[in-house]
Amino acid sequence: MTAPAPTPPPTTAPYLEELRWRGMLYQATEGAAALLAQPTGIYVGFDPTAPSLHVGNLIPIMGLVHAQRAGHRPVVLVGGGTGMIGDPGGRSSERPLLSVAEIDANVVGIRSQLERFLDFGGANPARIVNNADWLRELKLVDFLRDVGKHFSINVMLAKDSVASRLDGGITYTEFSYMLLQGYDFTELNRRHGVTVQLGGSDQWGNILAGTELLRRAHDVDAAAVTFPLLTTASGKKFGKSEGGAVWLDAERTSPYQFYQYWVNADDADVGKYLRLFTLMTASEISAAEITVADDPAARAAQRALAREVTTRVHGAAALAAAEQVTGFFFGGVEPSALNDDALEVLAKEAPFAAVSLADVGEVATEGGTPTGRLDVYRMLTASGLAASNGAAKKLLEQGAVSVNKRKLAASERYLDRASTTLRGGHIVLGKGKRDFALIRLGS
RNA sequence: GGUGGGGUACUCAAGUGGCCAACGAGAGCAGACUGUAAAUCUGCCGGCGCAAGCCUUCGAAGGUUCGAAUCCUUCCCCCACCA
Repeated sequence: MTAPAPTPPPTTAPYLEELRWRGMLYQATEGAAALLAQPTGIYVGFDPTAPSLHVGNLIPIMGLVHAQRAGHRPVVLVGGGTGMIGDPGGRSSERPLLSVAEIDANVVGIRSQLERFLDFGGANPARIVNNADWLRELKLVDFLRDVGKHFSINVMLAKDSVASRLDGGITYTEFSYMLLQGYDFTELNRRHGVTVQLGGSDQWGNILAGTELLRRAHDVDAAAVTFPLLTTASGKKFGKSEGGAVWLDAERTSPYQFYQYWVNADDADVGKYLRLFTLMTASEISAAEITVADDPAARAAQRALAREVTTRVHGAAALAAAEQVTGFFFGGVEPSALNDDALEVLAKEAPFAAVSLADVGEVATEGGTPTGRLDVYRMLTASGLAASNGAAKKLLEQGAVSVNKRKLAASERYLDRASTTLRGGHIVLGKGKRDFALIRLGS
């Protein structure tokens, strides 16, 4: 669903120009350019519902990165006070308000990730603030008088975010969300001199609620700038891999998996991604796009993308490891040639399972002694490549399973242990063309 | 509170006593082709099992029946209009 982008207003601010050529500018209020002509405070809100950000958060993050590079002061707002505004239609229960401790822990995690992108020191330092600091203090009557008084129900009902929900129903809580977000904006303005809010294009209405409130209640000029919603060329959800989100936290998504996510970007998307997620210049990106057209099989642009983003998020050492693992899985390296160091890296980066022989060995014995054979099904489930024996069976039948990079025939459910294990009891298990796991066999 | 309409697997959505583990679509997984891409074609897509088959599932709990997602009762939740 590619919504037609409203033509962004002409700008004089370098920051907006940067966003524009990178394809990050969807729309901006008329006064945005004037406000951004001077250094100012710019904020983006994140939900601290998890202790880690994911790649879907990268666009707003990069929006702040560019802001800081342009001399503005980035402010990250975590919605500790608004965290519960979810879908009350869920069958089991309403989403509970996160506890203070959980939010604080999540904020710590998010902050450490943002430090890879933003400078929290220097002349125009980034800040991270929690709206719980003021929302928790808020008195309802005061809120209605000071904030609610400035909002017209008629206007609120006309906002897309509300109008689209009127059919399916919307609770008062969710309806009120834009007031809280507007109030956040006024607090950030008061506390940190923020005059511009960034957000996804779906946030336009909510952001305007804030600029309106600032103008009416405080006679302050403020602006909204939104990013386009990101879709992939093939219509898949951006930022999803193997059913799950791609996280910035190495514990949740290993640097290798993170790297792989970018390497697998569609040809049709890679130029867009380079503009959005790297600091490469326009001419560098143009050059990379030419390589896609000339020699797509080399995936040079995808590799450059993966290298840039992985380095920023995980650092140079992690990138080197990710590339090493990639080289093994997708290059011509013979599994038997692996040395201990390489196995160590594999164990760390690839999905790894340390299992006991009893976990994957064949249960049946012949004449009282174990047969010493390995059960492929159980290796697949133990390593997490298959969710169940049934799934493992189907994979094997479809010819999707490989061991030490050798594709197994459907009949090869049981393997000889001695000839299968590499040094140190390792086995490289593969599912499909690009999904691998390393097993280390205990006794 | 009243009246009417609903709650089906990851999502949307058929099904209204046996042919239902439940049509179809999307998503997902795999195979072929390629380039770790897209598109296309093919297979899979609740769990266990080599298999025959067994087990669990259609908001929840009971009940009717040889047999229930389908009928009855109670309860919970959602929507529309009315109050």
